This record gives sequence, structure tokens and C-alpha cells, in this order.
Amino acid sequence: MGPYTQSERLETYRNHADKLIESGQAYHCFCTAERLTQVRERQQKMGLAVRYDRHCRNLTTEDARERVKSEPHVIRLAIPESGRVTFKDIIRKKVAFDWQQLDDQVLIKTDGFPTYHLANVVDDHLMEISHVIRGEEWLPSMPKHLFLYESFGWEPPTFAHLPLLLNPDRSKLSKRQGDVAVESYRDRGYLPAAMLNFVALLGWHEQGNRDIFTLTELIDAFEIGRVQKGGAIFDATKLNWINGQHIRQLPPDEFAAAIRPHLAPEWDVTKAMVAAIQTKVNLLSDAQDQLAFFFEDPVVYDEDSRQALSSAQAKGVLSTLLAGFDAVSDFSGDWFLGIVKQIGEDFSLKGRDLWHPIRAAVAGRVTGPDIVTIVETFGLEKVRDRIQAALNFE
RNA sequence: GGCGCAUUCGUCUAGGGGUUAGGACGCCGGCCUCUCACGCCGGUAACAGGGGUUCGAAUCCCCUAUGCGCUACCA
Repeated sequence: MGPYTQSERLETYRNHADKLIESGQAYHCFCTAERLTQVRERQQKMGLAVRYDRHCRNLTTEDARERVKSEPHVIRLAIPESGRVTFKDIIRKKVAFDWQQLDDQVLIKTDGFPTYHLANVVDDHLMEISHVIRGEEWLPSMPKHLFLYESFGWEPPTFAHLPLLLNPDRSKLSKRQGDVAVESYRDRGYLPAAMLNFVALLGWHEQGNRDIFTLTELIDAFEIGRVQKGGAIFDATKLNWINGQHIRQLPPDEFAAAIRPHLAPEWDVTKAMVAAIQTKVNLLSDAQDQLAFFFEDPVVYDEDSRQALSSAQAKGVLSTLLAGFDAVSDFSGDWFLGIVKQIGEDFSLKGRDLWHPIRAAVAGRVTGPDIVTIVETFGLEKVRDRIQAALNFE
């Protein structure tokens, strides 16, 4: 059994094609490319279905055998001339085609190589493939493949034709429009498990209401028969949310390891820092921005911080806070939290009015991890110096 | 052009004759709160259109529209 390399199996395909010729289900065709083009153009002009006109189908076997020796030729499938095929597909249930619509497909090309149709059926049978799961674009080829299985006297496998993934404009998802290469998603900080979770949901859903699945849960819950028939638009908005959900479910050390490749190599990231941002990132690559301020020295004020520092009460709050440092006996995050809250009461400030200037002074950001972690990471000196510096801002 | 497949909130979907058509993302509001998030609560929004069948259709049938696929000596 496989893997199979087509070029090494030319003999096999040829033999199988010959069997079909013996039984009259295939025939040699000597038509030139020019003639084929002519036929096609004529059919097009007359508004007919474009198909091989079966010119060589009625050649006598002896005649064909003789010409094969000296003339270039292909082998074509002798499709039934009338009737209707119906077949079952796990996803689409029942599908039907008229034989009349089908072409006498080339099985073996002039160069001796098989076409996909022959190779696919022969290989799958020899490899004892039980289920063929492929894209919807193969649905129109089903009758040919079935005819092949039947002609060889083989039991066809079970088929499932999956719906296509679509661009936001409903066109078939193309590799050119936006980058859909999985590597690019990994590089942008999507977890493989989240990716799988998202893609599985594009065209499939269990009866229940779950949207977040681990790989194991997914394997357990997935039923191919429940796959959707219509194509689904690949919209990464929900992917971001799913990724965030998976990130939050990660054990702390796994999360730390996962973001490491997305951070500046020289950063010495502590457990406390990592823990402080786990609920704040939807993409692993977000961690870089979230953590950056920890490693900026001296402090770099962002736009919001500048604004917060120039507010009316900022100076008052900060100088009071600075004064508080004179009496500190036992510096800690909780001490800091306590004194700020006290100042808040004294100034009748709370929420962002109180905290934005303080965060701006300490971290250069108005948002971010909890202040306790920040303050304890920086330590008394640095925090005090930064408050001092903020007082001189402007 | 011919043939095939498809069509439920903006998006992903649940739904198999009787439902106030459910969930999720997003968006909007609120709560929580040291900021931002997370979380929680609430709101917004859909059966493509038309004919049948039926006491009763999102569900079954037909037509139309739209989208997609195939129509190679490519896969």
C-alpha cells in the first residue's frame, strides 16, 4: 500500500486501462489536438454542449490495435450513451446526473501518463481506501469515477463532498486574496487548537450549543454527516475570539511558552507579568505590546498618558502620592493600592480619573495589567522616581 | 450556453410539519472593577421570492432569482 508515485506505476495504470478496452468500456482514440479544437469550436458556435464527438469510439478493435503501433493515441472511457446515475454522498444524500451530459474522459494521455480520474480510482482501490472525502468541485466527476469502479468490478468507497470555503465576497477562497497559509496564522499568534476549532465550525456544528472545543472534544463530537452543504465565508473575526478563549484555558506555563517566540529575546519575563496579561490577549503576538512597558526605561509616555498627566488634578494627586513615600515602612503592591485609594477619597476621585494619571506616571500607559503587579515588579525606587519624573512632565 | 450543488440574523450556525425560529461572533447598553481586559446580564438582527401539498410549512414538491462548482490529454 501507498504512498504511490504515479511515474513508478505507469505500467499498472496501463494494464488497468487495457482491461477496460478488452471489456469494451474504454477505447483508443487517435484524434489530433487540432481536430478536437475544431469539434469544440463548432459545438460552441452551435450552442451545443462541448464534448468529444466519439469519433474513434466505433473503430474496430483490429483497426485500433494496428494503429496503436504507429500512431500517437490516448485511451478514453466509453461512457454509457443514455440513462441516469444516482448515487449517495454522506453529506448531500442523493445526487443524480444524466450519462448524456458526460464526456468520454481521457484515461491515459498520449505521453502514457494516466489522468487524475484513472489514477485516483486505481490507487484508491489498491490502497483499500474506505472513504473519499474531498471538495465539492469533484462532485461532477463522481459518475465517471463510479463508472470506473463498476467497470473494474470493484466496490466503490463511501464518498463525502465537502462545501467550499468562501471569501467575504462569496467567491471561492483563494490563496491569493489575503494569506490563508496556515503558517501565516501561526506566525500571527493563533494556536493550532483554536485554528482547528474555528475551521471545524466552518461548515459543521453539533446539536448542542458548544463553540469551544479542545482537539479531543472535537474528535469526539464530530460527525461528518452533520457537515453543512453550503459554502461558508472565512471570517476571521470569530477566530480571534476563539483564539482568545483557547489562550485563557492554557495553563500558565504553557501560555508563557507560547508567547515566548513573539517577544523580544532579551526580555526577562516573569511569571507575574505573564499571569497579568493572559486575559488580555486574543493573539499570542499581542503579548509583545502588552508587556513592552515593563522593559522601557526610562518610561515612555504614550499619547493617552500625556493627556492623563496634563489633567487638572494629576499634579496634585501625584505630589500627594509622592509625599506618601516618605512614610513608607513596608513597601508592597497592596500598600500602594491602599495609599492611592486614600488619595482618591481625599480628592473625591475614582475610576479612570484617579488611576489614569497614576498608571501614566508609573507605566507610561493608561491601561494594562493590575497595578499591584506593576508596582511590585518595578519596586519602590523606580516607582518613586517615576512619580517624581511625572511631576516634572511638560 | 449545458449540467450539478447550494440558499435561516452582517458572519458561523441549531432546526427533519405545530418553536415567542435557539446559540455564538460582532455591534450597542448595563453590572463587576485600580485602568484595560476577562466574566456576567440585557438588547440588536434571519427563514431569497413566488406558487403548490397540508388543518398547519424554515422544514416536503415545483418554478424563479442569486451564488458557487464542473464543462481539459489539470488536479
